[in-house]
Amino acid sequence: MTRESSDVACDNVHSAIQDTLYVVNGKWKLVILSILVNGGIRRFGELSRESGISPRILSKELHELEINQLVSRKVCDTKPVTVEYAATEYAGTLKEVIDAMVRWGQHHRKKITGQE
Amino acid sequence: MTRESSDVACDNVHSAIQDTLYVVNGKWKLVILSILVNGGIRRFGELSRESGISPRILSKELHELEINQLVSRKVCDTKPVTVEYAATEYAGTLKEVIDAMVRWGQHHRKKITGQE
DNA sequence: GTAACTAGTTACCTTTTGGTAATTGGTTAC
DNA sequence: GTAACCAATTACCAAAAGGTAACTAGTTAC
Repeated sequence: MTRESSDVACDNVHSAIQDTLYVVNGKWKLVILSILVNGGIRRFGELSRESGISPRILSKELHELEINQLVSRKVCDTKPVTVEYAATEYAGTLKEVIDAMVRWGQHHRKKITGQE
Repeated sequence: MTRESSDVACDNVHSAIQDTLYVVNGKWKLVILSILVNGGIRRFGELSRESGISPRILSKELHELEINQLVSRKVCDTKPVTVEYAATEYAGTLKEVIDAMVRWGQHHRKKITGQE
């Protein structure tokens, strides 16, 4: 591989990672997505309790995920009104990333707790 | 799957993702790791130029990666002194995560630029 | 001495992130 | 009317993240 093509390839790799980080940035987005991608539909309150995210943050994160077409929001005609959040089909393409991070986290925890 | 085992599994998944995020948090760590894991050894200045990270931030990030045993630092007896950074063997276990994020970023960019 | 190269460090600042607590607004049950 | 449930939203605050510019310190070449 020539030096030039290597540089270009590297640049693609860097910006690709940064593009991904831009969409799933922060402490909570991948946690929310893992719940919805692997666990299916959740209501707002369920998500908040299950993840431990406060309503303010959860609302903001869900909105951002919705903008990026990773989460769908459905208002249900119940009394009182409930809202269902679900991973979109497109969010399914993130499953590889989510699963890789889950596996590595489990692996890392074993390493750390085994050592200390 | 029972409700209880599902909850436990979910909790493991959430904390596994958070464990991973704790180690590779921020805007730059995965970018640095992708350079070192896929591209081999780099000196401080090379890394800074190649990634576009300012010395202050790069120094901080490398230090944190070193603490988590993902990066090794080797001072070379050259004039002037140079320092070589390399991904550790342990960092290789993150390759799955890095590659998944690179692939998704490329996929996502195609989707976005294709649509708009 | 001066410039240039290496690898950082320091001071300073702005922006972003994330958190708590209280509140809104609509509906139902008592 | 009052309490309770749902889904947020608002105001306020603290900490972290990240950036720029200038500077340190050691060595070499001129």
